[in-house]
Amino acid sequence: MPTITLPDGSCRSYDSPPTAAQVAADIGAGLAKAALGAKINGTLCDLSTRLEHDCALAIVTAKSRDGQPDADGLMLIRHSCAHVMAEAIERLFPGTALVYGPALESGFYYDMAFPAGRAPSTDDFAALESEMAKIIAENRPFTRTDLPLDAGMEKLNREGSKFKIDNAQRARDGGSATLSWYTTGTPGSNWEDLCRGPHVPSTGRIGAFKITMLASSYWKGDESLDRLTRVYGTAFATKAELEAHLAQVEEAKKRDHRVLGKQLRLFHIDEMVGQGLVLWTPRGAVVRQELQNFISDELRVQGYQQVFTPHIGKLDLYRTSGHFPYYKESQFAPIIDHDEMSKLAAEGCSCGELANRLGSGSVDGYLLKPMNCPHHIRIFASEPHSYRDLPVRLAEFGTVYRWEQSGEIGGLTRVRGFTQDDAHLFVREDQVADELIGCLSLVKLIFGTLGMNDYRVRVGLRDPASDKYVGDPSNWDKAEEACRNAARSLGVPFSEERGEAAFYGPKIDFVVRDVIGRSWQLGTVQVDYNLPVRFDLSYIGADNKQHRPVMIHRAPFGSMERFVGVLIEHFAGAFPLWLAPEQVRVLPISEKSAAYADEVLAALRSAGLRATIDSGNERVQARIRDASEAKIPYLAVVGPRDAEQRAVSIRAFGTDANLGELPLGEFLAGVTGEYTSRGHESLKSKFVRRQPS
RNA sequence: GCCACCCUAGCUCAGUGGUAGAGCAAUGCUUUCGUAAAGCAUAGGUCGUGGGUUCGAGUCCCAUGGGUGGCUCCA
Repeated sequence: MPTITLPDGSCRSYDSPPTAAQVAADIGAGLAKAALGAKINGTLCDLSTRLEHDCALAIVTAKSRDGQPDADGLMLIRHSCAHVMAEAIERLFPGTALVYGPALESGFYYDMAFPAGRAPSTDDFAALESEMAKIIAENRPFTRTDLPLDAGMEKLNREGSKFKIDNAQRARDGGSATLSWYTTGTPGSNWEDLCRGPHVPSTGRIGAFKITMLASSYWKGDESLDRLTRVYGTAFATKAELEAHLAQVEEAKKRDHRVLGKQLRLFHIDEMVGQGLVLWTPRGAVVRQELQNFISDELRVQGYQQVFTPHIGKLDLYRTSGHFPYYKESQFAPIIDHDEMSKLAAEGCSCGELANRLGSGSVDGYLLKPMNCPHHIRIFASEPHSYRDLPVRLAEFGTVYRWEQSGEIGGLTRVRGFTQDDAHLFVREDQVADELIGCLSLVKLIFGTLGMNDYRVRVGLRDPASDKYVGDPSNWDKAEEACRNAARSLGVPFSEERGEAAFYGPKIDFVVRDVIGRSWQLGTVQVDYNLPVRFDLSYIGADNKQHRPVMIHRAPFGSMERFVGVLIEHFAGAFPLWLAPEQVRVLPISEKSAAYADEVLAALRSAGLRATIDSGNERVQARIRDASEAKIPYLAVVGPRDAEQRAVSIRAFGTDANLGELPLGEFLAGVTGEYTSRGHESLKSKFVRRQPS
């Protein structure tokens, strides 16, 4: 006699265990028709699941109560659509081995192994989609069959797919008591797939779908295992929702920093210069310089000292730090001087031999620096330090070079040369906690000032099973605890992730998403007990003995390139006044106002503002349009009327109309205030308040 | 590095083996204008690069560079 509790708190009792579908039907015919699945005690299940015991039940439909697509409903639809796609592919591409096909946040994929040379291409999408449409039109039920582990494994061994056998083994290792198959239709006669489920009741419940792309993947994400083909798609309950989603994806592409970067002429990446090497054009350089000024002001307040170091260093420096051996594959190849090169050539040294000798240290060279820390460490070590001097905080906008894989490079977010707003703090152990909090406050200040609230915090810890990490485990424990405590002090949720630490220490990362949903690490703070050991750093303590300092590595922006890339998307290219490459554009109504317009321009420039004039031959309307497309914060339109009153007519970006006239002096003061306060004071808001409407 | 797709004028794109096109931008002229595109004209391309097939290649094939989306990697 199970009692079923519904989300509204009401209960229903049954004499014999009903299925979730029966309960839905008892609640109402409409719900029964709309039902896609069930949530039983919070677990997503098939609608056909029999409710043997008392439980909390929620019927899952395609729409939540707020009218938006329901996340669970979408999950069911997409996972089911992955099956339909797999069936269509197996039909059109015989010999395909299925591997794994989950639902995703915005769609689904299915990994498959195709016979050599028989993989589909994007040209096959239309045929596959029409095959899928047929399966959906047939509206065949998703039928679940459970087999005991032994019988299930036997069936899989008979069928012989190593991928499915592996999936089953993992299910077994995960504690599953049975193995389940889903047939689209009648078991024995229709297509089936080993699957944990759940699914929608029948294929007809998949409303609208689209195959979106092909990619390669590795079995279990391991590049030493089989190369698979991953087919991506997405599905929604209705065609309208699918179209809305696709439109939204198109819309997001318009604020992609690569698109806006070109449109607004913020940066350029040139084939002739090299992949992943960013050329900051004048307008983008302004944004970067303003950000650097902003953080530099704050560093002075916090007692940092600015240093400059070269772009290369001796290879041995990076052998000592560990960077060269640990990241050999992802660095630019070492630079070897002419004499050494001639000598090696005379000896007939092969490339392989050269690599060996560079590794062992019997040949030295120089390395484009992959990190700034070794240089800063040598500055710290260049003079003795008393415990009274600590913390020593050395800051540099340091440019580093990394040999990223070619397929990974793109835009400003993943590049081969980038500038970190880097600093290294050499601290006593008793100072670690306070200094960490100081570093985090910088990151918070940056995110707060720029209005970037949509980030997550990740504490990256070492993976005890990996041999990638250097140093004493007890120091690691201390460092990890320090990071955890500092992260707690932030007052925002954070996740702890094993295996995300740097090789020399744990870290706290700030991660944001770009417009197409990819995550990027921006700010980072890392605790390091190991490099001070490797470089034998010390300071003289109060006891007149030598002590080992602890290092903190931190970069609140992370890399200027990546940060600006994300920032362009955050503002959709419409930078606030203090960052805007062009802050004010003066628009004379006609040549008759040219003299006064020049006067306004000169006044703006002497006030330290980035101002230009557009005295082109176009009508004002056209020039306003140009300026709007350039996303310039303020337009100062001047005509004879303004000249007479020594005023300007203001138009602000984001407002559709002329805000009215303002005396020139007042405008200058307002814009300057907004600039120097980095947006704390806003001329626009003052101005808008003055307007009666 | 792997898989798929893409590369045509400064930009966005059309061009399905038969004489390289459009819009915007640029330049010149006319217009001197009060808040999101005035009019006319001109110029601009060995179709990423190198091979090949063909009577003929922007179009088909091969190689190579670059880009985009995934995978892997990311100090």
